[in-house]
Amino acid sequence: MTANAAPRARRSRLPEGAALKPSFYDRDTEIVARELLGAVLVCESPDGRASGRIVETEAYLGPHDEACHAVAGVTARTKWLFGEPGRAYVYYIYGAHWCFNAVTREVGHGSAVLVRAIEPIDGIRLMRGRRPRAKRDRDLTNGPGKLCAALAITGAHNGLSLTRSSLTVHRGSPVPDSRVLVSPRIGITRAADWPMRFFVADNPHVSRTPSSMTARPYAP
DNA sequence: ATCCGGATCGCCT
DNA sequence: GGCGATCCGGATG
Repeated sequence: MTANAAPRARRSRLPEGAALKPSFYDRDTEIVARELLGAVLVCESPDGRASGRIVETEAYLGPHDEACHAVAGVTARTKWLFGEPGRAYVYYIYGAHWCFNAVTREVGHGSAVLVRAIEPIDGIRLMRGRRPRAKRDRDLTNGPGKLCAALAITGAHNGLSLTRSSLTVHRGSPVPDSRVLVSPRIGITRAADWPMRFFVADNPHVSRTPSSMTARPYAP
């Protein structure tokens, strides 16, 4: 055995590139939602690292958007939604699930991007342990509550900097406009027809493909 | 593949 | 007191 035979268990692959800076998020929320497609969401926990490529997002524009939590104003729940761009807004819903958002625009605006689906990259074994009911790999992260469970994102991450914390977003490989589709948002009752959902065409990890009538190509 | 109901609880009215 | 930016399992076509 040689002197430095101790195996390095960690393959340090960094396919995700640099973490996105706050200035990335301090822009129109629809633009941020669209450009987050292809970015990589990473969550480090004591158990290890779990990450995935973002393939589906929704824009929530602020108090003038009736579907956005910002309609309630600044409350205990929405405190971080009205905070600095580039931080996490994590909320609890239906007494069961966490949902992860990236805050956009300037402080006090109350807008964010909901990440609805990712394509697993690292930590699939961890994800399986955290979501034992998932039958296929794609069921691990094809929904906003599912991906939070798979990455172990909880209210403990609320307000964390996505540039420098245990929960980060990195510039991945950009998705060309020709691969992006737009549709109404899912699961809401107000402003239900606004085309604010962005997803990668034909990607099997998207939460669900709406009836083809409701999705259109992305036209900047 | 699609539809439907139940679970479950923190937050706001 | 009522309502979700959801998930899951079971029934149905």
